[in-house]
Amino acid sequence: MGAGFTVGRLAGAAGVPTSTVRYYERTGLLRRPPRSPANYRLYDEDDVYRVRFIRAAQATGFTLDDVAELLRPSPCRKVQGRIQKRLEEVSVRMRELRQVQRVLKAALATCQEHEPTGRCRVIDTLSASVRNTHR
Amino acid sequence: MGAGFTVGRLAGAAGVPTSTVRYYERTGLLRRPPRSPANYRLYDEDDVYRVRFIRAAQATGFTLDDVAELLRPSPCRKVQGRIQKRLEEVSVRMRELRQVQRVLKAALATCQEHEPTGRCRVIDTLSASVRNTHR
DNA sequence: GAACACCCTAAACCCAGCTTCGAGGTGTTC
DNA sequence: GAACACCTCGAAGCTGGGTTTAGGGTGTTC
Repeated sequence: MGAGFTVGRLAGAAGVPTSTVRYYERTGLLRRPPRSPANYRLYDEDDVYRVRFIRAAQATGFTLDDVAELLRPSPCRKVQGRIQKRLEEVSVRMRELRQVQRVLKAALATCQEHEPTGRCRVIDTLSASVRNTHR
Repeated sequence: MGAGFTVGRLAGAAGVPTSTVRYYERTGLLRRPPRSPANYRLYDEDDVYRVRFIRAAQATGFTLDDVAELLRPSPCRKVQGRIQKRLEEVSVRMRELRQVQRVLKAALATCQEHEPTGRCRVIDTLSASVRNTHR
C-alpha cells in the first residue's frame, strides 16, 4: 500500500494493459522505476501522465518512435518542428479521406443505378478511380 | 511475346511488385492463371484491372479481407452495405483527425508561448487533452 | 492456512501485408 | 554459347505494436 502505483494500478489509471506498460519499459519509452522489496515496480503520478501522453500522441498519429523523440528533453523549436510536421501529415490524410469519400459515393451511386440488371459494376468504378487519379 | 501478361508485365501494368502479385494469388485474391509451357503464369487485361481494384480499395481503407469480400460475386445490396459501412468509418476517422488537429494546434500554441522559459510543457497539453476528451 | 488476485521474468507468439532468400529453370540478345 | 533478365517454388524474415505463455513469487482476505 502507500503512495506508489504498482504496474497494475498505473495501467488502470492510464487505461492500458499491464503488458503494455512493461512493453513500454522494454522499448525505453518508460523509465525503469524503483522496485519494492518484493521487486514490484513502483510508479508515481508522473508516470501516469507519461503513459497517457504516449497514448494521446499515438492517437494523433505519432508512431512510438516519434513519441520517444517528443519525450526526449529537447529545445522547443525541435518539438515545434515535429508538431508542424505531424499537422501537415494530418492535412494530407484528411485530403485523402475526402477523395476516398468521393470515390465511395460514386461507387455507391453506380451500384444503385444498375441494381435491376444484377451485374455489379462497382469494380469498374473503383478501378477507374485508380486510372484517373493515378496514384 | 503474344497477348498475355507474365507476372512481371502484369505487375508493371498494375504498379505493384511481382512478389505482391504472387502473394495475392497465394491468399486467394487473384485467380490461379493458366501457365505457359515453361510454367510461367499467363495473365490477361482483366487481371490488371483486378489488381488495380485491389489497390484502389486498399487505398480507400478496405483491408484485404474486405476486398476479398467485395470481389466475391454477390448481390448489389451486400456490396452497397459494405460501401456504406466504409463511408461511415471514413466519417468517424475524419472527425478524429479534426480533433487531432485541434490538439496539435493547442500544443503548438502552448509551446510558442512558454518558449522563453525553456521548459517545454507540450507534454502537459497533450496529456491534458486525453484527460479532457477521455477518448 | 488456503484461496485468490496480484506481481516477476524471458521468450514466444500474433496480425497484416508483404519481401527476401536460396536454389533452380527459361528466353532473348549479342 | 554466354550473359543477363526474367520466371518457378517453398520457406523464412520483416515491421509495429503489442499479447500470451510458462513457471514462479507475493500479499491480502476469510
